[in-house]
Amino acid sequence: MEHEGADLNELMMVRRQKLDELRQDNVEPYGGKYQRTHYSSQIINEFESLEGQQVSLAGRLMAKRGHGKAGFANLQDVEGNIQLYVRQDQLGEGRYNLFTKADIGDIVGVKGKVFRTQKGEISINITDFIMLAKSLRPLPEKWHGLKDIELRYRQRYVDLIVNPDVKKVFIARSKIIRTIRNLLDNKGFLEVETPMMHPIAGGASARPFITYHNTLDMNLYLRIAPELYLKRLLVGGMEKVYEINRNFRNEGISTKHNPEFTMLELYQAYADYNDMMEITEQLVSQAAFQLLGTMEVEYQEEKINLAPPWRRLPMLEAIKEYAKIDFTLIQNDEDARQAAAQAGLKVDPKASRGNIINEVFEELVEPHLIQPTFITDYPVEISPLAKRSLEDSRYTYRFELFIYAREMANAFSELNDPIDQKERFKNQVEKRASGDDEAHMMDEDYIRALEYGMPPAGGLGIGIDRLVMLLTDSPSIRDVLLFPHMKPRD
RNA sequence: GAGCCAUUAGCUCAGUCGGUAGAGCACCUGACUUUUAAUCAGGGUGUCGCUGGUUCGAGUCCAGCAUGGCUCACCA
Repeated sequence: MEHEGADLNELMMVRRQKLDELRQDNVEPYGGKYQRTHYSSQIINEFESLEGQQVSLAGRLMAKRGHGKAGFANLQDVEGNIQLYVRQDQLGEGRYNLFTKADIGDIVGVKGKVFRTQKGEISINITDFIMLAKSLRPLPEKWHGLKDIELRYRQRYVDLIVNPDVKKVFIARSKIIRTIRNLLDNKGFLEVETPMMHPIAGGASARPFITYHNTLDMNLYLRIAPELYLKRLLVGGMEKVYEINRNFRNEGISTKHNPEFTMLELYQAYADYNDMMEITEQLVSQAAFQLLGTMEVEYQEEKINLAPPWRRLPMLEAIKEYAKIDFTLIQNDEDARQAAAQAGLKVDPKASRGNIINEVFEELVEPHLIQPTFITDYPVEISPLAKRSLEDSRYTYRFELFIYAREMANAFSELNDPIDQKERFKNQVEKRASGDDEAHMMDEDYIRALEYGMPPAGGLGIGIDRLVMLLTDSPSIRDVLLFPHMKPRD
């Protein structure tokens, strides 16, 4: 068989030669179904009862130590790693030869007896050895592994082979999401799926990705949030719904932002934002407890106590506490701008009091919110889908949860007044017209749905990736995404 | 989008003052029947990210570009 040599280094050429030799010897290097009886961890955990028994395993060869007419190797399967002991006088010359020619990285099937070596290591004394997939590329070094961060993300398959801790993060991710699903299912929530391609990008303030449908001859937006669809389901009589799925936002990439990320959104009819705080506390603290067996977690050297209840702090009180500005004494836009400027912030001369309050909060308060804190009562200007406070119509029944100074959840009592909602959309459309491409678009059908009557409801969104970061002590969102977005190379 | 830093063998990394490109692992040949970063003897892998410039001479100095990391901006 011919192999293109131009872009192959010596190591890859050697492996292709071995591949040819296998075929010449009538050994198929890419096998089929393999019947295994045990996993590596099972043999180690149940050694007492398995000692002396015949077992069959499959996995990747990760190390080889030859000793002439015998040798050792390590086999890695999904559960872990186990040592193989191989002897020519047991395997026969042919199969022993197959073993000595096998490379680190090859996927093999083995049969043999469970035993313990003189040095005490539980091992398999091999009586049969077959090739299941010849590996044509050398793996990274056994001692240092794959460290190059770029390569780890671009070639996650290699990262997963050689860095066992990586897999643990994704097992944790799965467990966290499973805990959330179980909790919500047990509370009677229905998991639903709503469109990922939207004719109108709604439900959040964000720049969308635009795509094109050929036969409909129209632009579509990848969704920035499922919110408006889920609330249409409340109108339709689904009283408790949730969706865990991807959102897409055409914005910057950072250690906390990936263009596609996973959100939990849930809506509960006849509830309000106080109920959402309780659910948030349950979901996050239980996710931690089920994963780690404790609600006290350590994130980047910071001890964080997730045991409920968490502090609830109205935004104005938070600003008074951390920024020493009392916005209850500041009633107009001009005074608000002055106060912010005095505090050293750059101020948009057109910013309203509500925008300024949010600005001051983000700049001067957020960095202090390390322990879980619900910040409540957001200004209506920045909350176009939230119900107005009955006590003061300039604010809304909304909260955001902060942990480690990061926004982890956003929730509110849902605005179900179609006339107010239409006004809010109109204000957003004006902002759009004056250049704010993150302002919401008008969604007439959503207004129509509200006009039929939407029950009062609480709604909640939790950023799953950020929750997984917190609970796995991962510094970057890329560490909790199997395939984080990367620019193509060349 | 901006600033700083990085890019050398398959992997992990050295490379001094600008003067013939280095190590360990992996790999190849040989020895070795309980090793485990196996050991011992021998072998040497390369578009020094890319493109230009300065220079007798550039991995090294300069400029631009690419990719990545961190910080900031935007955001969740």
